[in-house]
Amino acid sequence: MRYAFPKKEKLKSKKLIDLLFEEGKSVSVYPIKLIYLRTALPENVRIQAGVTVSKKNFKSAVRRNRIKRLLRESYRLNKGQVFNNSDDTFAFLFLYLGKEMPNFGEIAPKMVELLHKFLVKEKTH
RNA sequence: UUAGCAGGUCUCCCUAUCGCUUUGUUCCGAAUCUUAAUCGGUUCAAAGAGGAAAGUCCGGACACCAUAGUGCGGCAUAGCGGGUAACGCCCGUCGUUCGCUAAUAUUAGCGUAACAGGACCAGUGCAGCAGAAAGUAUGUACAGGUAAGGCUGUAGUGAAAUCAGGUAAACUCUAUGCGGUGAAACGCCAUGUAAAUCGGUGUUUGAGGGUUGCACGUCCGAGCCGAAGGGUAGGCGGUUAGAGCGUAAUAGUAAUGUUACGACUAGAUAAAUGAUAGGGUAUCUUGUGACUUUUAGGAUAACCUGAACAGUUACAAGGGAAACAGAAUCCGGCUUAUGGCCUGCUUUUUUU
RNA sequence: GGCCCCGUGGCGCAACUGAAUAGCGCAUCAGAUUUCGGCUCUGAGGGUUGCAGGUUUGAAUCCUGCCGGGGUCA
Repeated sequence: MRYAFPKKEKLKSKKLIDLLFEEGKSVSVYPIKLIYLRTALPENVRIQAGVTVSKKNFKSAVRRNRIKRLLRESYRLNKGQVFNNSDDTFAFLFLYLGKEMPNFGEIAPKMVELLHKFLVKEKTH
């Protein structure tokens, strides 16, 4: 399994994002929340993922960028979990709910836990 | 040693692994009669945030709007001279205020100092309290003076009391400048529905729009407005080499100009430039030793012992880039935020 | 990316054509009334007018620069 996270796997369609907020389900492991939806995607990939950080909690653009990079990085390194255990196509959106600056050591284990929780929830359905 | 001001300068480096974007390139596939081009994947290589990228406060470039016209309105600037593409920016200079110093009783010199610094003999307005009186003046006391009289001076209130009064960051006037809208400008391509329904209004007696704060003028002109409902919300160009940067010479008090040479691929778009691990440097903290300086005691040619603050240096241990901050069409300024280092000046404290 | 508006006691608002004690309602506190509480009545406290400069004799008000909040445009 490769750890690449190219442009095609990024969630960009405004339409899909609106749909996610309307119809998506969610799991969360504080401080990360995952909103997801089983749906068709415009590109020929299994999952499109996006990240978002509230401007209200972090006014500095530098900090918002930093958190988004950490979220992307941790997803990139751990997405193999999902690809190996599921064949459906999904749209993902990760939200950062915390109000404190995290570091990679805090984010990465939470991401692993979150993706595991997601898989368990989907299999029971 | 503390704090500040001004000027200059920098905004870590190396290795490994895993990634992102752009450009070039290798190979493979799709499509096509073939090639080129195109699309998808892939190999390798190169490049990839700032001094403020920020605030959006000024000024431009550039683009579009009818060849941007006229009148009214509106906005901005304000000694003089220069610089500049331009500016509300910068430089020089004069003046005013303030502070300091020196002599002197009003000047001179200096400054990390401040200045929106045209006009109140064009007109209009405004001035609480105090005060007799606040802009059409003139009361009291004292003194002077007249033929007579607030005719003159002083006192008193106040920021200001008849003075060509004060006030324009009051209206206003003068001079100068400004057409409007901003990359969500603008051009091209693609995708999709409903050329449907209901109501109102209009077709040369002109609805509506271009058009901007208003009016006029002018151009287009058969649709337009509302209700409920349906669809799309993608791509490409604009888009990165420039009124730019460095060095030297030269003109100028300076801002800045001129000439020569040289170097320079950031272009993202739910938004790239990152993550992890290890090491190093600048540098910081602590400890030990040596030297310098000062000082106490003893000896008295240079020496010995102890103490203190500061500095220099060597070694060891530990910490180690960490401040403000993320390009979004591009430039010139201003303002604000902020960590080092260097230079100059002012300042605080301590020791001698 | 552009444009516009607003900051006054704890909360909601006045005073914005400069004038000296910055006002009103609710809330808070104290007293009266009541067996107690509420209602009612009386009184009190609470403001560097977002911050920093400037103009002026005098600034919440005028001007400039910051800070914070909100809205709007495809």
